[in-house]
Amino acid sequence: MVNITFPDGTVREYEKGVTGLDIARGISQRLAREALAACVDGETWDLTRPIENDAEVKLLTWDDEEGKHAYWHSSAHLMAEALQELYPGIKFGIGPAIENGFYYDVDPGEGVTIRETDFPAIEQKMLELIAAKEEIKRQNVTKEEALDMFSNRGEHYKVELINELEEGTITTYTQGGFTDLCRGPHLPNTSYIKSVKVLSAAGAYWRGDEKRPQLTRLYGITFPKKTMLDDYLTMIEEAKKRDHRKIGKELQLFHFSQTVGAGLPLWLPKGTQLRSKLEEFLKKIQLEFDYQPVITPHIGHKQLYVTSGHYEKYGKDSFQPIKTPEEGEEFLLKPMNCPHHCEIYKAFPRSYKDLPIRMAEFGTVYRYEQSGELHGLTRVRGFTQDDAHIFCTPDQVKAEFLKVMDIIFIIFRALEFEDFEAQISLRDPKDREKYIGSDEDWEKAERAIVEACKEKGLKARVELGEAAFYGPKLDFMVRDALGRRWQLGTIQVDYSLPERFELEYTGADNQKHRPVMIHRAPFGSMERFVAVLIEHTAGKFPLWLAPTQAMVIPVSERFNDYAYSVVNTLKKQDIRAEVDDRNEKVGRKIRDNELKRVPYLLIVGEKEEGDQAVSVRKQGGEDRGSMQLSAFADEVTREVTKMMNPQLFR
RNA sequence: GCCUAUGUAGCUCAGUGGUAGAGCACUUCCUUGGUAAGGAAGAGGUCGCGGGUUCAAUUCCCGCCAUCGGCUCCA
Repeated sequence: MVNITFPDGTVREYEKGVTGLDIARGISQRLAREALAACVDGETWDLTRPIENDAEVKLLTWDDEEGKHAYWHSSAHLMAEALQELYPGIKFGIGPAIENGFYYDVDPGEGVTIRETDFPAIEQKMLELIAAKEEIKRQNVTKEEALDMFSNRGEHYKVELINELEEGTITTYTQGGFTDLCRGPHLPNTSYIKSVKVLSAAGAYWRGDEKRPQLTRLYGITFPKKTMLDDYLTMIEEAKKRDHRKIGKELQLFHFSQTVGAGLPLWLPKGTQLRSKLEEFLKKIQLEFDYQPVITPHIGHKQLYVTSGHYEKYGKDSFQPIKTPEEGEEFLLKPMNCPHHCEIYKAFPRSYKDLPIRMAEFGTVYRYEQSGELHGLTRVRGFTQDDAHIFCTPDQVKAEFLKVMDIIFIIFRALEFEDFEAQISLRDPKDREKYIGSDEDWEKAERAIVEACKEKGLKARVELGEAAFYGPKLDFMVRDALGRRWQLGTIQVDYSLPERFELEYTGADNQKHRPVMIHRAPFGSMERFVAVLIEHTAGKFPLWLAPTQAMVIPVSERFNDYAYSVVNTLKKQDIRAEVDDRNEKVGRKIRDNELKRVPYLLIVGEKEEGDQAVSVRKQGGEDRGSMQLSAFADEVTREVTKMMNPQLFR
């Protein structure tokens, strides 16, 4: 007999060799139906794997990440089995579950391509295999057996994987005529899967290595209910409507021109309006936090980047140097602002009493991103960082870090970014060689970051080995409409540049010391930030940011002149208003549509014969009825001033 | 840079080996005091760019550019 402990603490006795499925059946029919996998002593197991010892068991369903994971992992196998039948001789790479669904990397063989038009056939085959209710069987194998099995089938990708595994840990899973090297866990049989969709095909390098062969990666998703698939597909469609590229075009915020060049955004008047408001907002906050604005040129002498080390590291893969006609000098478009700021630091002898020095610049930088990597405003070749560099003593790192976090939180709160993720990137403890700076300084900085996050109550994921070679960092990520994660704000500690530029300050001991540099950008870049902001708000910008704060609609042509005079009056009070003079063509519905993008609608008409009146509608559906223009202007001014006063966010 | 797909009017898209179409938007006029009104007329495109095949290419082939979805990358 074995004792099984459940999540609620109760313990029950079962026959030795009992399975998760048996346990579920003993509890309720519904659970037996919904259970997908079992968590046994913290490990996720197949529902059909016998439990031989006392254990803590939790049954996992669709609502558990691990349950869903097993479900999609089995779905990946199911797709592979279908592919094996449809494309004889196909070779398999890896096929994991991912956040939304799963993929399988396959090599269909020379000259064979799997295209989108082939998806229905694959889905059809998967459904057939589901109907066959194939049992999914786990088997322990020795390394030799595994190598034998897969090399006989010419599965050289799998053989490569097996060679890296340790003896005694190798398992395979078989369903129907398909056997895969796999750690599991899996569903008991294929009939658990109800609806399937092959989503997309893409090239993917074997093991993520550019130099290795490229496989075909097929993405798919499955659900236990047909309606869930429909909902998922609808959700994707809805998300596409929030795409910043679409809304940016509709609202005329920015534009890309083939002639100007890929990845080089042109900010249109309204987009500039929006971006300027954000910059203004941050500038005010930074003044509060004792930052000193500086301005530096867009190019720098090649030597500057040789000194900083960037030329050596990125010179070849970047925009090439600009040569002067006479002196044979070479200049580079600046890929970052730090070297320029280091030179400002070096312009004078610095004392410990001067530190910390906080230098801020909205600095436009240029980076030659690979053509395939460009993406709307989120990944471009010319962009403006809301950059600043803090030069401080090692002891000041933590305090400065906390202050930067304050700034980031003020911004995120002001814009209602609640679902951001934070990541602390530290050194790889096993490989200290590749990092520069003393152990002591690294430890101090890493500790400072971790403590700072703790003090602020920030739940940050810690990633070892993700630090830059020059220092640890804290990044903030926000997701776009389709759930793709983009890094926005960043705070990075840097030991390298002070070293390379030989930055110094005189300490209280009258000795020269090396300052620590903190790079930080709360927005990350104006381009990416605006992109994410658009997707978060679906183009419904808050009043203080909106490129058009009020839309003035005359109810009929007779009021057109009045409408324009209203706009002029508002302009004098710094309120951005526009007239939509489509008049009677404009019904209530179109007004509601306007309200999706403009915070206020002013409907201009008359209450009674000869009596002009403005009625105000606010985003969110609230109807203010008739309102004096001056009262409306006061309300807007009050709201905008409030948001532009960062002290309120302290 | 690599793999897949796409590029036709301002927008969304259809279509064809014989130099092009719809809806919305736009212009003018008529009807109509509104809940995305109807009618009439009109303007707008060397079908992404360059080459090739062909009597003839927007259509077929090749190259390039740009864009979508991924991979790699991301100072």
